[in-house]
This record gives sequence, C-alpha cells and structure tokens, in this order.
Amino acid sequence: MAETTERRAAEAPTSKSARTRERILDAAAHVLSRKGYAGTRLADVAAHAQLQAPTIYYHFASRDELIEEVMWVGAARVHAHVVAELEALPAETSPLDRILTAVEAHLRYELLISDYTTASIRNANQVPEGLRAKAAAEEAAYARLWRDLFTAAMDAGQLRSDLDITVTRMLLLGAMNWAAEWWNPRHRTLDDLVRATQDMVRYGMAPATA
Amino acid sequence: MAETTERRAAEAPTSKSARTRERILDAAAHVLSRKGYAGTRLADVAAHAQLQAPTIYYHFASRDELIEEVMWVGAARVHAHVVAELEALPAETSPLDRILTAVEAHLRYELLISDYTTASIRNANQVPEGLRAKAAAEEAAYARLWRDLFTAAMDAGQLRSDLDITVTRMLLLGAMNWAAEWWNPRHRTLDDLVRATQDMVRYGMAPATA
DNA sequence: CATGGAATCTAACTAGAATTCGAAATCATG
DNA sequence: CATGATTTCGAATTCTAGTTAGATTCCATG
Repeated sequence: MAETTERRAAEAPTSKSARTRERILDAAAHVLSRKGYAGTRLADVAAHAQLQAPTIYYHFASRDELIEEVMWVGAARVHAHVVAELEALPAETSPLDRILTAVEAHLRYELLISDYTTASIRNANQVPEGLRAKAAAEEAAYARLWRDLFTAAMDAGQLRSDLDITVTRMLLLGAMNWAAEWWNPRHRTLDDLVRATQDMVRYGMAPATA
Repeated sequence: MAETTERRAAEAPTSKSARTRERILDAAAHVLSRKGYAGTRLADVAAHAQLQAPTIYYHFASRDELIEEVMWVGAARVHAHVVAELEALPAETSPLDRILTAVEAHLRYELLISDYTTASIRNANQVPEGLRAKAAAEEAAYARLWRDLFTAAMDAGQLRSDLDITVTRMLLLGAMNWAAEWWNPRHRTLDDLVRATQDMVRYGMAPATA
C-alpha cells in the first residue's frame, strides 16, 4: 500500500489544470461505476468534482472521451498493480503462491483503492463498441497475465491435472469481480474475503478426505 | 387496459393482449440485459417486440413499471427453477449433491433459458431504489435458499469445518453470475462450464495431495 | 355485414441532458 | 498593480426519448 501511495505521489499532477482534470476523472469513475454508461450524467460528474458541467469540456473533448479514458485507466491500473505485487515476490516463489498473491492484489485494488476498476468492470458490456478499443486491449493483456500464471502452475504440477484452466480462471475472476457488488466492509473485513478466496482456490469447499 | 393485477405471468398466454404483453416483457429483458437501466430505450424495446413505442403504454403504465416487472420476474424465475430441480431430487440426496444440483440449475437457467435473469443480475445495482423493492424481496428469498443449502452441508460435515460459508456462498454465486459476461457456447459447452464449476466447489484447484 | 370494444398507430408535446458560446473570474508574471 | 493567458461559468441551443392524445385498424360477436 505504501508502494501505491509512492507511485501516486510520483504521478501527482503538478499544474492546476492537471489536478482539475484528475478530479473530473475520479468523479466520472465514481458515477460510472454506480449509474452505468447511459446513466452517467455530466451534471452528476461535475457536482462530484465541485464544478459546473460545461467546465468538463475544457479538459475533455466530449462525454464519450471522458468515459473512454475512465474505462481504459481502470483496466490499466489493476493490471499495473497486480504486476507490481508479483514483481515484488522473491524469485523462487512457487506458481501457486503467485496466483494467490495475484488474487490478493486484484481484490485489494478493486475493492479498496479504485472506483476506476469497478467502473470498467461493470460497464464492459454496456459501453458502445467504439469506446472499448483501448480498454479491451488492456483487458486482453491482463487476461494473458492470468493465463500465464495458471499455465505455469499447471506445468509445475501445482494444479489438478484435469483442471480446465481456461474456465476456472474465468470463474475465479468472476468471483472476485462480483465481490464489488456485495462486499461490505461492515460485515466482513477485506482480509477475511481475501483468505476465503484463496482457500477456495486451494481447497475448494469439501474436506480433503471427501 | 389489460388487468395488471394478474399474477400468473409465466404460464401460457391465452388472449392476444396477454401474448403481446409477454412479447414486450421479453423484449425489455433482452434490451435491459444488454444496455442497462438508463440505456434501455422504449423505442428499442418496441422494435424487438415488433410494434411502436406508444403501444407499450397500453400494456404498462410507464417505462419504470415495465423495467420493475422484468427485474422481479428475472429473480423469481431462477429461484423457481432451482427450487423445482431440487424438489425433483430423491429425498436421500446428500446436502453437497444438492448444492451441485443447484449450481447446475442456476447456470443452465441463467445462460440458456433466460434474458430476464441476466437483466436482473446486471442491473441490480443500477436501477433506482424505488424499482428494486419487489426484486430485492425475491433475491432475499433466493439468498436464503442458498444459505440453507450451505448450512445443511456444513451440518452434515460435507464442507471444510473452517469454511466461511457466507463469503464462499457469495463467491460461488459471483462466479456463476459473471459467467453471463464471458461464456460463449462456441468456445465451451455449457456442460463443460457446469462441470468445471462443480469441480471447483468440490476440489478447488490444487491436487488433493498438496 | 354491422358494430363496438380492443389494440395499435401517427403526430405532437415536453423534459432532460449534451454541447456551444461568449462573458466573467482567476491566476501568474512583469 | 496591470495585463494577458488560463480556467470557469451562466445562458442559450439542439437533440433525444418518455409520454399523451386522438385517430385508425383489428377482431369477435349478434
């Protein structure tokens, strides 16, 4: 987490214009993640960013361009975060442990840090094709990362040999993405959620003897 | 205006009015599942139902009432389908096998049979509060069904004793719900998806020996 | 075949929201 | 403090889409 703060500090916008632009993007991510593509009103975004709607046009060419950037940034930031966490691991870390680390990184970023991620996740299928190009490319790269993690674990014999790693990978990502719809920090700590997800990966639900 | 208080919606439509009403509902479910709440245009719904937009008002009082019914029907129908499949099981079926049956029933209904289910799933968090009451009540009842399935399996010793059944249940439902976002019958059969999901429940990903 | 209710249509109204434009306010700098 | 550039705003424009009203077509029945 200190790492994230550091990275954010490094990317901290300097000029006033850049800071306002970032505030608008943040507000758009917030609204987009809750109201969906068609339901995102520039007036709402402006209110969250504490300015008037027309001001947005000084920083973005159009509503669609603003949304396109939110979607793209959302996908790019989880990806970068997970990559960073994986690279921080000791070189000898086993493939299965790398998957468990990726699980934790994905959940933490999605649920704690970023409205962008939930915005891009929830609207992946609602946004018009034209706006999806950059985001889709990022998502494809992120999917490759996960595919490689699973392939490595399978090659190392750390996964059931009859496991359908393509389907299972999507099921796992789905379980994590959906957590944004129901997880409530008042009912369960994020630590508990992370642990339950990792246990699910390792052990399933049934006792080992079954 | 046709009687709006009518309850038996899923049965075979008799009158011409009832059939048209059903066609509009089907079209609304289709559009809603793809465009989201705010993106659902009555003109699109009308086009899918092969009629003009104002005709919808002969069968529904407003756009919101139409959408409310789609959301409610969506939740109610999966629930009813899963219940029916469970009741068809022999009385001596083990709690774990009942969970696996529910998994299969949920996936098949969601992915094969019903646009309503995906519509209600995808829009649960986007629809305004006022429209969510009936759907939310249905979803709560459905959640209780799953909770009872898990509790029974835990009591029977068919789940790991340290399993967090609340979180795990939501992870499982999330994995299944998310499948609507990515599952493509051209890449994987539904049978394969069902099997992979059930295996995930039973065995997790790692080999039993690990 | 006539008739009246049921069902659907076309045309018009209206509200909301993206966008544009020119004025006003703010800010950096000499 | 003055001035020009940067940034923000209020007002006006335009387009979209829900809704209403009234006319028209469909259809069962005597």
